[in-house]
Amino acid sequence: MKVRTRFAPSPTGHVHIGNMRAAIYNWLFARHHGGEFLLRVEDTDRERSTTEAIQTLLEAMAWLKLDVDEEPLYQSTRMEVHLEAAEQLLAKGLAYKEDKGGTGQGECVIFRMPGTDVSFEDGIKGTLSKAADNMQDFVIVRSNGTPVFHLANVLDDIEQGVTHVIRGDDHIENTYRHIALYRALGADVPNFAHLPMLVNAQGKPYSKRDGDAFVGDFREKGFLGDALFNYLALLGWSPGDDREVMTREEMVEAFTLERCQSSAAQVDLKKLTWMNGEYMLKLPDEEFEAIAFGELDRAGIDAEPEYAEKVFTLIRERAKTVTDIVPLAGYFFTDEIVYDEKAVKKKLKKDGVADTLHKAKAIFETLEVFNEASTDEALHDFVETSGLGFGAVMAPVRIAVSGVQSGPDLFPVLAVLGRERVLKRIDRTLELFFA
RNA sequence: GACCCCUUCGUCUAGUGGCCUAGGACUCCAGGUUUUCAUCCUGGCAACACGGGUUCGAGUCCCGUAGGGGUCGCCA
Repeated sequence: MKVRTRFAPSPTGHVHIGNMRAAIYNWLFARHHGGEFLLRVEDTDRERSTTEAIQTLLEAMAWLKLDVDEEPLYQSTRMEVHLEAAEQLLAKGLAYKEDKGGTGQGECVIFRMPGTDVSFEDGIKGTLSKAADNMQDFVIVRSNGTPVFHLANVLDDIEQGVTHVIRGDDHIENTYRHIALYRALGADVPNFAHLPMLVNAQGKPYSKRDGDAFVGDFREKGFLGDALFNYLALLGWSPGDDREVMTREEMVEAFTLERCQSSAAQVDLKKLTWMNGEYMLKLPDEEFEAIAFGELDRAGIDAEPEYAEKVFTLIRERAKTVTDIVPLAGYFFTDEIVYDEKAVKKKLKKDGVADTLHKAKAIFETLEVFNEASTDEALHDFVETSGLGFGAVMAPVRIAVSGVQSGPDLFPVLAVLGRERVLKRIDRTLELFFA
């Protein structure tokens, strides 16, 4: 039988990375087995389900390249089927009506647990079981006539032909009930696998206060979808060897439930950042450029394409995240550079620096051609004849043209900026700090 | 509280009874390379929760204890 897995989120606001990891594992599992990956939108909670939320969900999935094999099933379209099934359970005596707790809310439909122990083979945790005495009947249709999650979820999984239910282990208790429901409904019980939870940097479950746990936030922070996918895939699973940065194909090939961890995993932003840096480095030039232009645009920087591309090649290996780009490249695009206070204090406001800058300017002015090689040679000559150290020459020049004391190699920076900008910036520096 | 689940370096993990004086990665530290920073290279710190068994031999199997988490809704 062909493997079919699904991601069944309720579109109530943002998509949490814990949920998204479950989606990734479902996707990986389906692809590994040459099966199908489906989406079901559990949008029965009308209050909280909005079209914007559904849109956000779809965007997040597209960003992570989680392609689905069939049109999404919207649970809200299935209410009649759910209710019909409840009627049948009622007719067979497998469910009953009652004003639960005598609250006066009216009668709801309650599913009768079979009174036998339930156990199943969990794909990750092994044999799981629960004694009949510890399980109680539960509501499947509210007194207002709407179906409850348990009923709808099981019926829709049957409808979509889901063979493997891979979800968070906060669903374990539900699974015992769901299995009883499948049986009562006369349906095959699918395979279940329960993933451990993801916890925050404090080792605690993510709460509403952890504003950084939504998929969209990671995108905002400059992480690449492929990097987040890879990182999340490795949070709770490993290929069994030392590979960490892996292609989709490698992950699909290596993914098995047996290799999934059964204990909670903690999200480590530092490692995600490292991994993202690896992905940034592997980006084809055109892709990096497209991203970088987008960033400049967002920052309101109007960049001349040819010039900008040269800048990007200089800074790209230093950018660990997308959001690093503008801070790294910003000074190339304005002569009104912002000077780093510490750099100025430490390296610029020193005896002899004004003289050094004047001389450097004179050298740059007289250079026949102004490029990487010529500035390199000229400045090295200057260092030798002046008796100054490299640092005493390079640092002031760098700060004069960029405002900061670190960055790519100085000579390529000078070459890309070009003589005109370099001279103008040295003048401005002289005026601002040594006038 | 009841029931269920979980427990290897700070973090993610390898480990399926001998190959483990426990391996890799991130972080951190030191040194090297470098005009600076980043990269890169080399090295280092750092863990089997605890207690009992079983066994010639236990991180690996069993039991218990402790700690953490989940569930106990007419939410999903």
